[in-house]
Amino acid sequence: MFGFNNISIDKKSRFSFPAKYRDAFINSNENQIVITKDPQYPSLKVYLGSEWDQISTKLSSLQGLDPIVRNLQWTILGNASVCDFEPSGRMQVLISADLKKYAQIEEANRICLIGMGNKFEIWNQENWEQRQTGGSLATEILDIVLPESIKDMSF
Amino acid sequence: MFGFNNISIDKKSRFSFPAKYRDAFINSNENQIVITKDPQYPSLKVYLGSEWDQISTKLSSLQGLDPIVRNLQWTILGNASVCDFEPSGRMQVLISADLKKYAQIEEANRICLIGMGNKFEIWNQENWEQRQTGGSLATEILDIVLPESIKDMSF
DNA sequence: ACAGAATCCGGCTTATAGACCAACTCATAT
DNA sequence: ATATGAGTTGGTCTATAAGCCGGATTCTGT
Repeated sequence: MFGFNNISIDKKSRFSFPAKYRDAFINSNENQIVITKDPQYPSLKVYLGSEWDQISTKLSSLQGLDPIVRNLQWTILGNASVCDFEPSGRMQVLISADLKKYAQIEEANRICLIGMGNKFEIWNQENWEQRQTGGSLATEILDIVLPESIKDMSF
Repeated sequence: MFGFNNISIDKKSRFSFPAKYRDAFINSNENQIVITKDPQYPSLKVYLGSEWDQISTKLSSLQGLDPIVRNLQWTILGNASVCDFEPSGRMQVLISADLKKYAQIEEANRICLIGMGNKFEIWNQENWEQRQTGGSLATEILDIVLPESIKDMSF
């Protein structure tokens, strides 16, 4: 579940997971994934079902009167899309128009899928390269001061 | 698992581990290695499977909203490539175009593989020599201020 | 100089990504 | 109620890339 992949999305905004991750999905009995917005950068996060259960449970239980927490709830929970996933099959995922817009991949026919161990990120190639070479993005959100309640969470 | 090796990479960007390390791999039941970017210098890191499990688990559990942590996650986890050894016992490793570029070995047909005990490093020969003689590299990243959460980690 | 081992090289095989197409569903309008 | 068309889903095919393997070449130690 690691590493960089440049993959295509078809006209219907579908992409398929690289086959090299298949065994990991099967071994961990994952049959759904969740795709949602990244709160920090114009990119998307893809969680395994089990990972998502933990994150969403924890995040939704937090005190929403804190504006930072509420923003995270909106962004992460409010845009999540659950997708049934058959690891023995083609492992295809649909990206909604709204998520494509957020990640600035409306016009693109290729995306970058980055394996981060327990999750994946989806980036527009230019944004990704700029970020990796130390450049900053117009839309990034810097210096979030995290409330104590989420210091131990990893999104 | 120590020492300096100057070895060749072929047209398909593969290299094979010096045979002198083979017994050590077999004895420790390692059947895969992971190759990824070094966060500090234009070079690559090669971890044994078991070592990688520890590092990646710890690193992916950290709070990704911290920009330094997220950069390390991107660099180390997001560029990792897992590689199984050949059934015949030969230990061949493919270096992706992206990793070659990062380590500045795009045009090279030889690399330096440095055994560091529990991991290896891969360098472009000129960079390695310059670094060993105290010279500085144009692209190195100095003085990372590490957050408390990763002070005890060794990459 | 020779023998054995390690390394390098390139062809062959297999698996996969990506594109194309067919079928089905659903919505709308007549 | 039926026909039309758009949107969605799933299947199949093919070029490409990854994995596997054997032989040629180079290296090392005696």
